[in-house]
Amino acid sequence: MSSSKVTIKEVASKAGVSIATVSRYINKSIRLREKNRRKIEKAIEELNYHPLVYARRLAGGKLNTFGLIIPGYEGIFYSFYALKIIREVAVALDEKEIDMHLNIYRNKDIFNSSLVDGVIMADVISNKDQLLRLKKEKVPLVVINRKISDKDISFVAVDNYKGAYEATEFLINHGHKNIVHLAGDLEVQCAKQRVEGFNAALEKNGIKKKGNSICQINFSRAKAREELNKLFSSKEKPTAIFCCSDEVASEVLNFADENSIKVPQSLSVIGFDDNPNLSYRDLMLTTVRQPLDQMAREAVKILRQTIDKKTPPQKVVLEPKLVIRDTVGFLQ
Amino acid sequence: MSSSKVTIKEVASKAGVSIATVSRYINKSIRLREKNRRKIEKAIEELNYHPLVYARRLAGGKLNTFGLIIPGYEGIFYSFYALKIIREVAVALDEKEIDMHLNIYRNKDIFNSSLVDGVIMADVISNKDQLLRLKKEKVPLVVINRKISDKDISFVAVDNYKGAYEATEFLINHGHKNIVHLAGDLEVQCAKQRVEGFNAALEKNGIKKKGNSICQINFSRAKAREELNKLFSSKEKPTAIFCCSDEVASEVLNFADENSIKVPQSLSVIGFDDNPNLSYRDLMLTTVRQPLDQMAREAVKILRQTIDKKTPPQKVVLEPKLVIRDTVGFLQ
DNA sequence: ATGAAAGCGCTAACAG
DNA sequence: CTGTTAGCGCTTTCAT
Repeated sequence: MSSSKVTIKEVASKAGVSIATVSRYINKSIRLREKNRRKIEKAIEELNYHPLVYARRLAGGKLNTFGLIIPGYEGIFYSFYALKIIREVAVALDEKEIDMHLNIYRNKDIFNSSLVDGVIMADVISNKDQLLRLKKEKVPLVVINRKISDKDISFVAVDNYKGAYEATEFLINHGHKNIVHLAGDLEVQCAKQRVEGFNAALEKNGIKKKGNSICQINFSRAKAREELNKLFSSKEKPTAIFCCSDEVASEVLNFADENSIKVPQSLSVIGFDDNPNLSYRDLMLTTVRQPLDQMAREAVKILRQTIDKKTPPQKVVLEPKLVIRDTVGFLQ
Repeated sequence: MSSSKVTIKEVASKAGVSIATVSRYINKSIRLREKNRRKIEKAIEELNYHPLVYARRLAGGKLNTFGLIIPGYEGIFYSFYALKIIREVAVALDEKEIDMHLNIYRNKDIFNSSLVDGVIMADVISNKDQLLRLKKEKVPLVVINRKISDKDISFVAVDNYKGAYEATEFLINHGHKNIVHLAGDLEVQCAKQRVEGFNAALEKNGIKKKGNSICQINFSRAKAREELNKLFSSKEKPTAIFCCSDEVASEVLNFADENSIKVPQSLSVIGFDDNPNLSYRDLMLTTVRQPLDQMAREAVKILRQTIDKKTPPQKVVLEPKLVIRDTVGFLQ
């Protein structure tokens, strides 16, 4: 930090007013004589003054910084989903001119909440202990993409169940009966809910599940590949696959390509995420889009309210959207 | 922030010592009676005390937080390179248990340096004004991936010139003479240096450049596609393409695929980045890897030194590495 | 080895 | 509308 930091005192003295008046100016108080306002502006300009955020905070002001906590599992930075969350939160905060303190939570719960006004916590994998600690410390808190039963905690989540249900039903409506779901890690709430939505759609439409219709592959390309090899060397090959992510769906497309399985003529595929990095192939993926941008914006909004007006906890569930493109066809 | 925050005062009173003693304990002072140490530990434990970082900072301590400033151009969060930087800095900071304050610099230079002990600034596109401002404020500073002539400013960069030179020479050694470079935004230093390296390799090997051998496509897939269409509808089609990024190289591979141009038999391709997201295709991309992990670690190290011991500015240039895989062949 | 006390820079009553 | 003043929680002399 600079030793030559300009303080409010110097500004006040240069402008010929008290430090309180300068403080009021900084905090956009309306009650200021125009003449003083100009003098202060000039002094700030000339001295190149920037308030020390932490001093401000100590005196009861805000840091104007929100924490974003993301569980730091292996490969998080290659995960479209996690990056998308970071991105959308960054954008949403930027709109409100709030800074972001990014905490990649690994083994130790080191996060010191005193560096932020509040916390947005993404549930990529669950880290309940930290959540409870923050709650206990009364840190304003919003959980993203996970439904929390604790009635004191706000969350903004996406209806994964519904997304999966609709995707599966879409496949069923195309005549598919032999449908496989390549599922994510069931420890992760969203993955679990997608499995439930998948099951519900089958059941509702009177389709009997077979033993291997749900393959848990933990969002991993490699595991997906393994399962595909098994599935397509069996007698009853699936005619449709609903994937837990676009990443996995893209692996299915690769597999199909290599094995001369025509998509969508012989195999229908639906992904989850709507990952644009994967949609440049000649075949555009039919997928379920999560409104992560909206989710981030909503979370920021709720967190601001929580900090300012002490609003009661809010529970928001957003709708996913099935994006219909090229990879689903009628069963032939 | 919690109103019910436990303070050092309460800890002191509970432990039956003065706040100064507690402070000494927290700051790992050695001079402490074992008995007091235990009492303090117990009090901290029972009260679940966490020091307020900002109060500490105000009194002369550290925030234990580094800022990472990334220019927030459109699409930054879809850029492998930018994300990789964020990732590697996050990892490097995590190793030292330092928090990260992520600032995506957009239009306004809002970043308040008082929230951090020092700043790592990534030059994705250049934002010199901010750099100068931070320098003026005497904020400890390290620039990443950009060479800075200002002798007061530390940087850790990659030798882009050399990376490009070696890649180009590798193509030349495979008999190619009609080589095109799909170049990034020349405002960006690394892109410019790659062009220079490309030129130098051609010149050194006595290959005359043609009018269209450098196509500026600003790291964009779409523009790459445009140029490819032009290039391959002309008389003298290139036999090798050196790309400013793997992303662009992947577009070249797509283009080749769609136009039945065999890689590497009829067309050789080299990328830049070594982006694993793009290497799952059946064809593994030959590319130039930048040691971004090492760069981040080095930057963190230098920044810590700068903050602690006021080391003089350091200038570090790291070596890129040509990763030879499937997409370069001998000219037939 | 420990305590008392003086700030760090700022905000928020309070008084005018 | 503005100035005075009392802290915010912590670190760091300076005594003891």
